[in-house]
This record gives sequence, C-alpha cells and structure tokens, in this order.
Amino acid sequence: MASSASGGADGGGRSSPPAAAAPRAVVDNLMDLRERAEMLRNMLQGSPTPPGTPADAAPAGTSELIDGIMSSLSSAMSALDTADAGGGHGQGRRRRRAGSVTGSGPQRRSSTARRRSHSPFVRTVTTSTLNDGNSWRKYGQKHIQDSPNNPRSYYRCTHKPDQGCRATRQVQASDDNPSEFVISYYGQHTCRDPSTIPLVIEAAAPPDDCASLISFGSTMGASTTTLAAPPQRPQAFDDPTMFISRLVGYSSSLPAQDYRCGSEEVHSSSSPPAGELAAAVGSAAGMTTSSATVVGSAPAEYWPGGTGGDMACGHGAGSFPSSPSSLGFMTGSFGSFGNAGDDDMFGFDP
DNA sequence: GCTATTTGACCATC
DNA sequence: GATGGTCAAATAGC
Repeated sequence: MASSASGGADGGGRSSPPAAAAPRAVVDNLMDLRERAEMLRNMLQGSPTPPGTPADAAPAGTSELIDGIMSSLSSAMSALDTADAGGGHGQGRRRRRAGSVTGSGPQRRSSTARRRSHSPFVRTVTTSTLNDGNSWRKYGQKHIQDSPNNPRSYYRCTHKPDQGCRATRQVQASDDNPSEFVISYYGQHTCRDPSTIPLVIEAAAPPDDCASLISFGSTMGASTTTLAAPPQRPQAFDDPTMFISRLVGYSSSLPAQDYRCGSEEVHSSSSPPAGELAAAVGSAAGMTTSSATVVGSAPAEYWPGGTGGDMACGHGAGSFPSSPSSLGFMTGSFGSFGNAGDDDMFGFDP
C-alpha cells in the first residue's frame, strides 16, 4: 500500500549518471593501498623476530593474507583499468523503453522491470542468520531456472518509499546445500536512520586480530573469502551482523553525502527463515558459518561513484568515520581507498 | 487499521 | 520466446 504511492517516483531516477573520474581515482587509491600492503608485508616478514621466535611465529596465515591482498588488488586494478579503457559505465545496456506505458490498457505501473545480466555487487553464502543489520522488505519471489527447487526472494530496502533507497538484495537457497543461502546485494543504501549510528569501533583489538577478514574478489568471478582467526567483536556491536555491516561499510571519504542505512530488524521472509547474512559477517563476528563470497562487478548504474570493482573489508581495530554504512556502501567507499585513514582499512593501525 | 508478505502479471532484457 | 526483476492487488498477521 505504502509502496504504491511512491511507485512512480522511483521509475524516474533509475540510472544516475556515473562519475567519469571515479575509476581512475579508484585505481590510484588501489595502487596506494597495494604499496601499503607491501610495506606491511615487509614489516611483518622482514622485521627482526624476537629471539627464539620460530619462523612461523607470525600470525598464522598472515603471508597468504597479504598475498591475497596483493593479488586481489592487482586484479581489481586490472579490472578497473579494463573497464575504464572500454569506456564502460554500462553504456551497452539498453535503456528501458521510455514511457512505454501503453496509453491504453490497465494502468499497470510505469514499469522498472529489467534483468540483471551483471554480477551482484556483493554476494555471500551463509548458513547463519538472514539479518545483515539492514532493513529489508520482500517484494517478490520467483522460481529461477537455474534452481527450480529454490525460489529466489527479492528484497528491497525498507526505506525505499520514504527515502528512495535503491538497495536491493536477492536471497536464494543454495542448490548444493539447502541450509545455505546465497545472498546477493545490489545497489547502494542511500537511506538514513538516525537511530542507529555507531560512530566508532574501539581500537582495542591486537594486531594479530586484524588478520581475520580481508577479501577481494576477482571482478567478474566469485572469490572465496578467507577467514582466519575469528576476531573479537567490538563491544559496540552486540549484534554481529551490525558489526560487519559497519565494518564492511567502512569508508573514509565517501562523496559528501552521508550514506547510511537503517539497522532495524530485518524483515525476513516467512519462507526461508533459516537465516541469511553473509558468512563473512558471521565469521568476522566470531560465529561459525560457511564460506563467504564477495563479488564485485556492479555496473555503473549501481555505483553512484561510477566504478565497479572488488571489495575489501578489514576487521577490527579501526575508527569508523562518522558515516558508518552498511554492506551496500562498499560501493561508495571503494573509491576512497587510499585516502586519509586508509591505514585503518585492515585494522593495522599502529 | 496498518504493515508486511504472497503471488500473478507485466515488462525489459537476452 | 524465454527468463528474470519488479509491480501491485490480495491476503495475512499484528
């Protein structure tokens, strides 16, 4: 009911003009980030180990972790470069029939139906909870050809009607393991909910704790997130999902806007109540979950910043900016990597 | 009565 | 034409 009133409103601003300069800035920032990661590796590997310290005394998996960072950064930059060179920005996509509203016939919506041929901005696999800290409203369910046994549920941000938030997500039970749910996130939260803004995560976690969650996916494919030692959840978040939502949403220099989304209880569908939420979320919060996958290749239209690319999320000991954001904001925050405060990104803040 | 979910239909895209 | 994403009326739950 409420949605119908605003139904026409969202039809208009479907494709926001991407910022052309964004990809280059992202690449620059990524390069900076890579340099820093390299420095970090040198510090960890080259630094004199205390007497009697075995070679593997360094935090387990640290090396692989850094290698993963480097590798992913490289592929991310490569992907961005490619996209940049190709003059991407989703120009190839056909635009929805302009005003195809048949003058005749039932006044059936102005229609925004379209197909997503691209990958989701973030995809996760989880066996835990569906609660990701954001507020979602289910607007559809459909049986998909790929997995006829597992219908796909469509959710949009609860704040769409009142704030025009375009974030959506799709939840589908895994074919391999019905107890798992594959959640794909699209779009970016532009809604705001003043009631829920954890501003700072305490910087209390020890350095080795920081190696818990860093994930870059290759641009067009899914990559598995490696989750090392479960970190300690910052006290500011009783709900692990909130933790990761803020965590992932870390962004030091989003465009002027104050991106953020509410964190009300998720309105989960009655059908698959078993739970969603990225495994990354659960794992980062010390929960036992399955693997997580992060896929970054949203088209320009889903990236107000005009970039698509891979994601990274760091755990732990960092101070979050005054604009905490949720998963969807990874898009917006991506372009800011390498800017002031990027040291916090992986929690390695000396 | 209000809000969320269900579900069939519509429509864009492939 | 097939498929997938979204709309919106109908329904259910509070």
